[in-house]
Amino acid sequence: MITKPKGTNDIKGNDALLWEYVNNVVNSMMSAYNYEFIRTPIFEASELFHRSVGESSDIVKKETYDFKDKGDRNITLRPEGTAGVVRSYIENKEYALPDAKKYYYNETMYRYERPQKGRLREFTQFGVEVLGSGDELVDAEVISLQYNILNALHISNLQVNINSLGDNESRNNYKEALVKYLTPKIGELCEDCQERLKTNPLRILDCKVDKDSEILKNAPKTIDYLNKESKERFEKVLQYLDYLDIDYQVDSNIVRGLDYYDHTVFEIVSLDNEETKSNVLGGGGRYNKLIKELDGPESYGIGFACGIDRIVEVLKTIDLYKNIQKEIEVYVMFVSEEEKLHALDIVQNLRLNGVMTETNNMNKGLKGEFKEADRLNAKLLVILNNEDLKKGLVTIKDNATKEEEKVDLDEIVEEVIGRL
RNA sequence: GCGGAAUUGGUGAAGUGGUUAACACGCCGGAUUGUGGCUCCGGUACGCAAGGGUUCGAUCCCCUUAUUUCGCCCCA
Repeated sequence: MITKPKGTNDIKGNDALLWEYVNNVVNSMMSAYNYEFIRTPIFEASELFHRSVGESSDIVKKETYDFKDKGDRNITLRPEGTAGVVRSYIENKEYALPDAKKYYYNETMYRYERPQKGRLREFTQFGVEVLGSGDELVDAEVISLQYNILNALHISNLQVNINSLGDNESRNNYKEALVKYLTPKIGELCEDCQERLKTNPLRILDCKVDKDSEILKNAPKTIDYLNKESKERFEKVLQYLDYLDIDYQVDSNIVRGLDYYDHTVFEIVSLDNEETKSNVLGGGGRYNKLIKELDGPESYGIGFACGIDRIVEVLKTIDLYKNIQKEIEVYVMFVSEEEKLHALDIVQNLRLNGVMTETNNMNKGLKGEFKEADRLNAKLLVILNNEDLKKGLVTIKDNATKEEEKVDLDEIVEEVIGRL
């Protein structure tokens, strides 16, 4: 038997129902905020991710799906959504437009990792990118949009953890101070951290192994190294979030694993799910440098991404969604071939009038049809029999009250709709 | 990439080195000449993840592989 590749998932049944529901909420919220849907390729030139996500990030170092196509090009399956959107923005010279571009996407991503709960090799993220504006209002809008989507899904106890890495100058000053502080003490930290000191010292801050270490607790904080401009900027963002009533927490250890971030970085968690592993439902940040890094002009960008797979897992724990099930409106029952011909016609008519209709497509007997109708949670049954059909009549039965009535065959659609 | 645990039908699962792999749910059929959901009766794994080995004989022992799951790492 052929089985699904490791770390992939078939989304079906009730999961698919929840999935659809999440998508509907996402789409309508994105539309209310005036974000434009964008679909970029599932694969891109490998170089795009190396230059954007960053050579030192784990994502690029060991987690990408890379291959050579038949033209000997280096191709990578996208591990995240920002790079492709930014590439498109630059390639189409949209930076020349007078307004900021506000994009949202909802796509599968690929990372070659060891699968675990809440971590798959193929997973789906929705997210946004706002390109061309560095206004603090946009930071607040993006964070609040993410927050409000999760809120609209009735995920409780949401909290935004937020930090600022500052501009280049601030970031470099901080990095210098951190390395200076850590170098004499590095022997006391874990092996990975010793490696990180050289490659990506900021990541030492959210090391799980050393998280309780005094060394890290007393380490310099990013916020203390922000220059005046960056600091004012960060304070403004927080002020706007206050106005929007967003529940946030400044957490100086949030640095994020992607190299392209500067200024605002954030992630959103549901405090209900204690296992801190998969409770990070989404994260994001500002990436002003990235556009230039990818051969565009000096510009601005900010975005977030949320994992739908994780969100669906959370929804499953919420009472509201536990009994979610599909219900059809009408089940049309018949037995004989002659009845079947009438059924064909009636079913099509109902469907074309927008009534969710199912019928006996397994050549079942009457008893089997009743059972199937119950399994499908049919609200109404339409029962055909030869004798009545000759008189131009069909039976409509309410599957809840068991009341039934014979109605005119020609008026079946109206009669059904009147009862729904 | 490293370490631990798991893998029996549509589902939940019991089980033993030796004829027909419990039990339950579900599903199918019948009792009920075309109006059911109750009840009763019957059927429902050519097979115990895949491949190989040990053995007179393995679902149960060993090896390999795959997948799942937990932890590390990392992230959504």
